[in-house]
Amino acid sequence: MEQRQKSELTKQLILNESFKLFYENGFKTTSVDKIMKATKLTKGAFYHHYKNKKELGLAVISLKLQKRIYEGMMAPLYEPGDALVILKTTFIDRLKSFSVHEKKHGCPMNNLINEISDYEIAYQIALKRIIEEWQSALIYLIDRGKSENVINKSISSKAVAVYLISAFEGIRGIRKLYDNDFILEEYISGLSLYLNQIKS
Amino acid sequence: MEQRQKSELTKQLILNESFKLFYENGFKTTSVDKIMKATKLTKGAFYHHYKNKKELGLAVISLKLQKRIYEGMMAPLYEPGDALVILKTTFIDRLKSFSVHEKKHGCPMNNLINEISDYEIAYQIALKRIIEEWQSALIYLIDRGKSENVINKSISSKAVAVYLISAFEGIRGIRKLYDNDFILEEYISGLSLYLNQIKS
DNA sequence: CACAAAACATACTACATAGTATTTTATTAT
DNA sequence: ATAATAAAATACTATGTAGTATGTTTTGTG
Repeated sequence: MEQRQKSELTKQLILNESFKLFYENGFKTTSVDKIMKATKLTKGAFYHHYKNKKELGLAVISLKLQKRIYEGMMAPLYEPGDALVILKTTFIDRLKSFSVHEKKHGCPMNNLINEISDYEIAYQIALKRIIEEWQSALIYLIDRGKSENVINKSISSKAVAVYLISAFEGIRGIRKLYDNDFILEEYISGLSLYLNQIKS
Repeated sequence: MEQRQKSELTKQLILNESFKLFYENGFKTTSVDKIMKATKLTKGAFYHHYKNKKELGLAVISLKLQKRIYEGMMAPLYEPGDALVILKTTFIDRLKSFSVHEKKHGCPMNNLINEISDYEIAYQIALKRIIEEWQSALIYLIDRGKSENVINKSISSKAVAVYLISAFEGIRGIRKLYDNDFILEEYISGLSLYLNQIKS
């Protein structure tokens, strides 16, 4: 195989296995050894492609995590249609689309925020970037809703965006404590109530 | 010193230092060695009082964590007064009362939920107990608000309780990414909006 | 006071960990 | 083809880890 292509492939393989293991078992307790066992390559390959575990962590955040949140939570916000309906369906549909595995392990971003964000500024910055991009996407949609007279102009778009994100990340954590979806139903009901009341 | 008293004191000392270290550095990366270095005792003392690290973890959750959440977030809900005002002040005042240290490290319960709840059922159960107690306290207050015609009778008390808890835990995590309180201000604004709309 | 038991200390084992040094194998350029 | 370089493997170091085994000291009891 061509060298550049091969190199890129290995980096991606490491990235994918890392993301999976970080998600399932946490960042700190996932060792480089475990990751490389999953890739069926060796430590030599790892340290050839990544400077250290921290660099890998940052790559996972800015490449894998960012993409995941973008596709699931941001892209739908830029679609055409009634802003309020989009808001509602994005949050609710996303939640309903999660597999058992994803419900059990929560939000990979929220897990990292709570596990490692307060012990390395670099992780903080990388994770913050995703949160702010998400916030912006929400604000864009809410503002559009206002200008189209679907959403109450007197509410603060940013406040609503922050509150929506907080509740979503919060419930993703809390759901980890259960092995059924009852708590998600309550969340959805609470969310609907909230959204009904920012109508114009 | 009397033996029983001495034993209880050491257990408490270990519990306090553990809580502090788990909170600051996470559960998995806090070793028994580090804890015992903090207590200025030795490993022998630890394994005399606790069977293993898991038992300690469970003790920290059901003793230290439960107490913290109860005092900060539940006890105020049982005070007399306008239910809606109590709801608002409890969430907002608590948030405003946090030290820089507590803002930096987030909610100790939420940290544990996201770090370890999906890798040991015992932790899951212990943490769930606290969440459900908190939920009950909120439902009690919201129901009281309804019966006193302060809160809209048509809303679901449980849904509101779940949504409030989710958003609170969520923002405690997100705040860890920042070194200022702007995001908290947005959260408070979003929360106020929410509470204004469950009025009767 | 003796001796039993609890509280704690010391010394250890076996294994996991991040990262390095060195070697082997595959790819590319001349 | 061969020399150079990239990709990956192997072998290693130094340190951290949970837990155990066995001591020593302190406290309680007949």
